[in-house]
Amino acid sequence: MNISQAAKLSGLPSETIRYYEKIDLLINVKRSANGYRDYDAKDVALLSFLQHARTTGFSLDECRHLLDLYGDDKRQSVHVKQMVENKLVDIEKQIASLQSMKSTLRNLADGCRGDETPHCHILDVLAEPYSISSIQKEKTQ
Amino acid sequence: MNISQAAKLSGLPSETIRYYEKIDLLINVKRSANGYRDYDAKDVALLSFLQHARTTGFSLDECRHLLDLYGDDKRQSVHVKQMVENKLVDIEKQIASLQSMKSTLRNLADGCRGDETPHCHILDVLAEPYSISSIQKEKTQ
DNA sequence: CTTGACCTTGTAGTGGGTCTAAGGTTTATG
DNA sequence: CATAAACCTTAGACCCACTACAAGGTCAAG
Repeated sequence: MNISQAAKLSGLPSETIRYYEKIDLLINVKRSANGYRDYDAKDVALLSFLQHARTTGFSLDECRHLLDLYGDDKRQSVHVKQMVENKLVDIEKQIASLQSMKSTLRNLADGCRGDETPHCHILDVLAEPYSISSIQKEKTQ
Repeated sequence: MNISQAAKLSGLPSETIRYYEKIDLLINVKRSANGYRDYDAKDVALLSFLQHARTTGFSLDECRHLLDLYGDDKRQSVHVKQMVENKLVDIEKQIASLQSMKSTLRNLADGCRGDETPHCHILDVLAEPYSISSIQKEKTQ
């Protein structure tokens, strides 16, 4: 099957599939007589694997590692599970960081009347120095 | 004050401050006789502004827009507030996306025994095709 | 007078693609 | 059989938001 069919089946754009081959995430891709890339069901499984791993938050380097495990029949499932658990911790940190941004933004919005006048508490707060300790150092300017 | 002092006060690395100048996010930066950049309290306010806006999730283009509003004494605070409200929606979408990843990862991890054997449900699930509809198309290969 | 801590510039690299240009191939239609 | 549309190929530029590095200039302390 051609690349666009593999793209449909895997959920990855053709450009991304070519890119993955270029960075050696996919190797030994067959070619038809006309020079077109030729994919089979196993290739689609690998592509789907990458698509799923990427959309669940794994970096391309982590995907490389996961693919190694996928292709290794002597792997230990504990190693795969550990990667997933580590990624969970990572994702939870990202969520916490976004929730912190969210509450900051909520406070900013609530402190602004949002009318046609120029006075805006949001801008005042954003322009405040970095921290108390830095305000103290600022005096020595 | 030199760049490293401005960096300390604003919370931005010196390299980032130079970069912001290069992309015209900061303009009219003064220079001392020796050619060093020379910052005053107003500059530090702008830098702090950028630091805060960035850590609350605004892109550099959005920061540019916010700085325009900051420097416009005829602005309407409703425009600033609207940017913050839009960013809140954006952040909430990002949180939802991460929470979806998190639950997928949790399900994957829970479905894997995590022992020394090679059998691993995580890898099986990751290698599944993209969707039911694509599985049906796959038959036409 | 040298050492080390600053500062300057320009350039290249990062991750993970996305897009474009310039061409070759295949398929459908008239 | 011609031709147009829809594929495919490659190399290379571009995106964001930095970050690192090289090669050099400046400055304060000992």
